[in-house]
Amino acid sequence: MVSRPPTLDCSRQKEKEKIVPRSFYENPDVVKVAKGLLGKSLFTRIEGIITGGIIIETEAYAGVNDKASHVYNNRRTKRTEVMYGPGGIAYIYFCYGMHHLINAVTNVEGIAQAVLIRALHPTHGLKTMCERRGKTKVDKTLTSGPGSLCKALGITMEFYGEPLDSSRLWIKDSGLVVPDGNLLTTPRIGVDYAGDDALLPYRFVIL
DNA sequence: ATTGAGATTATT
DNA sequence: ATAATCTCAATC
Repeated sequence: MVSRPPTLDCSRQKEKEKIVPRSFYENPDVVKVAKGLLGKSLFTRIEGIITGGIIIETEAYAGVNDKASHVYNNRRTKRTEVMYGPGGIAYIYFCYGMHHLINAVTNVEGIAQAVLIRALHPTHGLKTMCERRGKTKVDKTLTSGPGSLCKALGITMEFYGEPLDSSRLWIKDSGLVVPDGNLLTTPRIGVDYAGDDALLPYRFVIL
């Protein structure tokens, strides 16, 4: 009999200890979750390759009364279905015919809120992310912008409904604390169609 | 069956 | 400023 180490994947085990728990996403205040996700890290593992980075920009989408949200006026379709599910799940959608965007669904089952992840500071799998983005070297745009970061991490509709604590998609608490002084709050990007709700201070950026 | 517009990005 | 590009949902 050959002996074997107690765990096959120690590094992964270590990651798992800090994975953000379901309870974090169940917070009834989606704005708090959006702020709280700043400084945490988003990862994918595809074909054994881990890519990811620190979340530095988010937006809150407040649900059926938010004119900017896909679920405004109780719109419930195949596309938006996961937003009505429990928190801690990925809501992915395809936009402008070419970009995938990723949200963390928040709140409890039946209440459709989500946080759009808009930018990362790249930390893991830089080479792979550059390849996916068609770049020869890391630059400022590698994972800045919701479409760009999804492309860099290989996120597609395959990840629709994926739990955010799964083996191929997860968010980790890196213990980073964001001081209020380093937090910028602005209206959301690209939601001019939302009338007065376009003015809500629901975008959060680490300076 | 058709159509219009979108939580964007890279380039002109 | 604008082309690229396609899915979905609303409308006819």
